[in-house]
This record gives sequence, C-alpha cells and structure tokens, in this order.
Amino acid sequence: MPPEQKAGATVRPAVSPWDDIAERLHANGLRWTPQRRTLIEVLKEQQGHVTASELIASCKERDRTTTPSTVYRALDLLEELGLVRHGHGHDGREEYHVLPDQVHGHLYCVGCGTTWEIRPETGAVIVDALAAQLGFDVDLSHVTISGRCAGCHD
Amino acid sequence: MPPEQKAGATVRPAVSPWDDIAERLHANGLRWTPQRRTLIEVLKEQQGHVTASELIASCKERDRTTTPSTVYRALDLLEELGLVRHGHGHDGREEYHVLPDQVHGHLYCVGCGTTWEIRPETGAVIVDALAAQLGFDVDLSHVTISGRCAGCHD
DNA sequence: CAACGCGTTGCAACGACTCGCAATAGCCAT
DNA sequence: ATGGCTATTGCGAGTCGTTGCAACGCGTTG
Repeated sequence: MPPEQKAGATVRPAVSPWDDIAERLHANGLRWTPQRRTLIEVLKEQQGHVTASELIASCKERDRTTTPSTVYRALDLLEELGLVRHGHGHDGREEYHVLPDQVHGHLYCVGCGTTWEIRPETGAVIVDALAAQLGFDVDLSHVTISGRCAGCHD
Repeated sequence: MPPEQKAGATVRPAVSPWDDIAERLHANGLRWTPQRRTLIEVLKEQQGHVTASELIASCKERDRTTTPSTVYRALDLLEELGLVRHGHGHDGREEYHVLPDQVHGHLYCVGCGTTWEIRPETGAVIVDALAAQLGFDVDLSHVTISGRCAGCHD
C-alpha cells in the first residue's frame, strides 16, 4: 500500500526534490536503505553549508550505528543524482550544500576567517572569462577562493 | 672561512632566493637545521607543482629519518617567508609550488583529470572582477577551480 | 512465503595532515 | 670549549576521508 500522497486533493505539485528519491534510486537499480533515509532526513533540515563531519554527527544522533564510510558513500551517490553538491573549504575539508539553492561560489578571507558567497552576477564574470578565453566550463560551486576581504587589507 | 661568494668578480647579484635563507632565518631568531636544509635542497630542484607527500618522499630519499610533521612545519615556515606557496588541489590535497614563478591559478578538468594553468591575463579578469565588485583581494594561487575543459564538454 | 542475486553496509587499515609534549640541539654568551 | 636559553624535532594520538573485502539484507522471482 504505497502512500499515494500525490493524489491528495490539497497537495501541491511542488514536491520537495527529496520526495521521489526512493523512486529515482529504484529506477537505477539502487536501493532505499535505512542509512540513506537517515541521511536524507538530516539533509532536509540543512541549509547553507555543512561539512561532512557535521552531517555524520547529525546522522549519529538519529542512528547511533552510523558509520562514516557509509555516509560518505551515500553523499557521493546523492551528488551523482544532483541533490547535493560538495566542494572544498579553504583548508581542503569537504563542504556540502543542498542543491535547490542557487549555485554559487565561496570566498574565504584569510584575514578574518569569514566566508562570503559570490553573488551570481559576480560569479558569472568569472565563469564567462574562463569560458571565453579557454573554453573551460567552470563549476564555481566546488571551490572556495581565498584572499582578503575589503575590511582586511593589510 | 665563510664562502663569500658575493665578492667573486664574475658572480651575478641575481642570487637564487634560496641562498640567503639561513640569514633570513637568523634575522628572525629562527634556526638553520639539517632538516630544513634537506627540504630546501629538495625544493631547489622542483619545478611546477608538488604535493606535500611527494616532498616528504624526496626528503626521505636524502635523509631516511625525515618525519612528516617536521616537513609540514618547515613548509609553513617557508611559506611565511614567501618562498613557497601552497594551495589545495581539486581533491583537497595540498600542493606546493616555488614562488619565483609567476603567480597563477589552476583549473582542474573533472572530465579528463588534467590540470591547466590560468594565464595571468585570464587570472587578472577574475581578480579584478572580485576586487571591483566586492573589494576582495583574491589569492588565485591558493585554489584549483574545477570544471570541464573545452575537450570534455558533455 | 522462501530462496536468491547483487547493491550496500560495517569494519579495518591506510594515507594525508595536525597538534601537544618531552627531549634534542642550534646558536649566542661566557 | 662550556653552558644555557629556547627554537625545533620526533613521536604518539587524533581527525578527516578513502578503499578493499566479507557479511548482510533489500527487493524481486518463483
């Protein structure tokens, strides 16, 4: 007896992108496991950036038997499905963010340690420059660019 | 009998930036140790990018007693002195390059795995864009930007 | 509803990097 | 030369992330 929620009269068609994951996994011969369910519950309530270890910690709160390698592998999978994106912070650690947000880049100030988001317009300049001059299709969301913010110049 | 090379008639004033390290260390109350000497010998013959573990391996070839933590600390020090620069590759691992080279950024193609250098002119566009729009002073050499090169578009 | 195949998990080991701490050893002074 | 101050080293422990492998269990088939 599948939960045919989509038939509910007042249910909006704007389902969260998470809602049909089970089906999407199935469609590819993949499985809907409790571990993945846990991770997705955690991801649903995330916003902004999260490090992998934060995610692992949150999963452990819900399921004490969570193991890191499983989470990492599940995240890889979700990334392939386009549901999350991972990048590296200024120190090389992994950071994830949920996709529904606008794709954006990050700026890290080595002076004050603040992380800034690169607005789409600004990002576009960078993407366009590399595209025009090298034919390179940049994935801005993957990196954190370092430097000094306006308030931290020498 | 100090090697007063600078007095040699035909010796150029263009000494390698490595030559006066011992003095520069001294000037800051730091010490000229065999471990640092080993690392610098290794660095001297490097060109392009090197990962920290490659450097450690090379140091071990010269001195089997080399310890990783010492190399990492020495590299930090040399970076403060402006002799090397470190950044993070697409996978977050550390990469070093010797400074005398033009400061440049890196591009990593997730399609073919190639790393490309961002030419200064191209880099300037990026740096200028962030400077103009956000007052942010970018250190392009620290990051590897990911994406797809011209030959690897879907 | 029991058997089965293969996608997944958990574990253990490993590699990259960091950090605290006690012992070592540069470098200057005597 | 000798001694001492303290920068540095080496080690051990710890974190983050990856990978190989054997056991497990999801989802399907008969």
